Amino acid sequence: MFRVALVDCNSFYASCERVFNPRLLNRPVVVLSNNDGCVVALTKEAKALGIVRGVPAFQIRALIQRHGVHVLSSNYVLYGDMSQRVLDTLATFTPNLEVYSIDEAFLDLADFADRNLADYGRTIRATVARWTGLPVSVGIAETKTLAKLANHIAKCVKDTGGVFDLIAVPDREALLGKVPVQELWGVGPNIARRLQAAGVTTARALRDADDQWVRTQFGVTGLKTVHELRGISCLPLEECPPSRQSIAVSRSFGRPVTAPGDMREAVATYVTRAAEKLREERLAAGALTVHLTTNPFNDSPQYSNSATIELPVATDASAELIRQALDLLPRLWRDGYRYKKAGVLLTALVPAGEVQTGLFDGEDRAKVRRLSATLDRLNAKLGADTLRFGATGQRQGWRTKFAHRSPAYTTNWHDLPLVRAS
DNA sequence: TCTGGGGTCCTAGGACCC
DNA sequence: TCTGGGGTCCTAGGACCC
Repeated sequence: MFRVALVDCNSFYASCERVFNPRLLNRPVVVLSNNDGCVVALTKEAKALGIVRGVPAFQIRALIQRHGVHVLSSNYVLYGDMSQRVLDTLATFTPNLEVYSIDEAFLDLADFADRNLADYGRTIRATVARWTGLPVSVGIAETKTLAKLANHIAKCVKDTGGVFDLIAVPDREALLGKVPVQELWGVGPNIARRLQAAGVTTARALRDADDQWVRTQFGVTGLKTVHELRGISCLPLEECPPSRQSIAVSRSFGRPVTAPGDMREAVATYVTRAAEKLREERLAAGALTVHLTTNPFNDSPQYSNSATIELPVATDASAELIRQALDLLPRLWRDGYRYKKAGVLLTALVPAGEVQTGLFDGEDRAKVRRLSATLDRLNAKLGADTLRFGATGQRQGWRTKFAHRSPAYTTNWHDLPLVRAS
């Protein structure tokens, strides 16, 4: 019998900040997206003020002032490191787990079915809190969709203590009848609207919906959700993530870009980062797409475009990818626009060791490989971007802004928090 | 003034083939 | 008057997730 726990960190980014800055405890805290644009994480104290995830920062400026809300820029290095600590902790509880996102994982508890699973969940929660300082919620059920739902209840209902075992609930009918359909995993705003219009407003109503109707209205994805609600597992635990299909790097600019030179710097910078990701995962890219766009929220003239090049031989070399990307740019660039964002997308990914070589390939691949290895080694040792390509520019006035970024508490010796005895 | 980024899966429709 | 049927592949767009 399938038994699965979803362990999910509460307000993950904000909680990471709290671990190293106790002044944030019991206070409203928001963490902003790149460029300090939108709220992407917030504590329950911030939610109580009416702030919601996704709202632009400038729209809540007065609220922030009035209530002394603590505002932080995203610190992905910190969150990535804390995420790994949580996963290392969870791995001590079961060998079979699926890392679902930066702040959550599904744990296979099939082999623990003879235990009290809620007790086990409480042990997991207490251990993560002690070893990492982070609060988590645990939801337990027969399928992933139901575990998500159980987790939602663990988070929202106070007397659960952060752990909820749906299997042990005596009256599941009543419970599912109280869960709004839009809270379910796999039901987004669009599907929720259509379900409500059809009179399906609760998890229970969706579970009991007609299969044929669901299939024609919401496809196989919708039908899987319905079956999962009935306790029939359709979404297996993915312990070995399938190899990925694409690598993307895109950023909004700190200020509008109007000069081609700035755009070239930005695109070269994003390609560099994408190429680093490629090499970290020992992949090579067979195609590269560049896109750029103006600001859709402005009423200024709008323009966006993208172009793709298929590479003759798949590569992971920064220099070659930068050259290819910059060659695409003149096709995309139009004078007279205020560009807001650009990005690169690497696709047709293959393992770096299985690249199909080209008969007429002019590159000295062995030499390029040595260059990449040296580059990566130096930057790993001396800090990111210590050595970089001239095409990425010197002043980088377009760079994304992070005005409120916390220190790299766990990944930089100079930022190590100090505890003083007073 | 100021509105994120990175993914996946599914489906419909067109191109193309025999 | 009257113009097949079935299959694959690719792509764009929509939906979802965090």
